[in-house]
Amino acid sequence: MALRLVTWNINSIRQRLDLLPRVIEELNPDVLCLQETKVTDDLFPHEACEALGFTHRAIRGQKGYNGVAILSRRPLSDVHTPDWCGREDCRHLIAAVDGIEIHCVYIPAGGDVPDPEVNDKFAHKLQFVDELTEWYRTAFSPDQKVLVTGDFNIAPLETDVWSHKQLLKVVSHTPIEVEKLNALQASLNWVDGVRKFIPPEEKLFSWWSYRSPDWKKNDRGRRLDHVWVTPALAPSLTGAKVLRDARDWPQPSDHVPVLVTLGD
DNA sequence: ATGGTTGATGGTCAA
Repeated sequence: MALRLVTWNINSIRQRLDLLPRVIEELNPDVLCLQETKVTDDLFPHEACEALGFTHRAIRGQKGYNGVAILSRRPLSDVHTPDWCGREDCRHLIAAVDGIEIHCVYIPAGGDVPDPEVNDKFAHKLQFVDELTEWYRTAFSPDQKVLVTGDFNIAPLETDVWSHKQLLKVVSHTPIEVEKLNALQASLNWVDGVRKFIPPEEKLFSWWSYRSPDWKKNDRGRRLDHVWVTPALAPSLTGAKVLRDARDWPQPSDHVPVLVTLGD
């Protein structure tokens, strides 16, 4: 049975509840992985999600910042929540669906200054990716059916940003971040489920800053949201779509939903 | 070199 999986940095689930039905109408996900839910577990809008058909939910939130959730039409099992960098900051949530282990991850944004010596947030980001890399390398095998998705806050390809040259010193596209993301991808030979269908030569973005008065005018976006699968799952990938239109919806998130389909 | 916007917060901060 086919699986439709969507990842979306929702930037506050409570501010975005009215947009959830539109995502569902456009993409019809069986599994919805959310980042930046920005809500504690006791305040999570379970009823609204239930009413939309997501009867199975794994959540992990905190006050004010971060927070991840996996909403599903099919049963979830083996829910767990790894921590990285010695923090419990609600950035990683795992649940299994249809024999696939799904990892919903929110990698730290990293602040403004791309120097770990002077910017603790950038140091945290790099360490987070390093720890994740080592964990995947040692605790998993490419033979396992695993999918990792979320807001990675790194745009690895030149075509994943509006200007490669102008973003080389901008956090999200610096060489050290791209190098570390590539190492993470190599940890299990992860296959980029989106670039399998939308060629790497083609510019593709999933985020546009709120700070631009008109996001479409210059189209200064970045592809920060990703869906990767292990080689064991790669043959079952059947399609991908970035819902660019969602950036134009009323009171949008700065990220748009990204869909990957598996199976027929 | 700086500002621009949004969300949660509530003596701002993260993105």
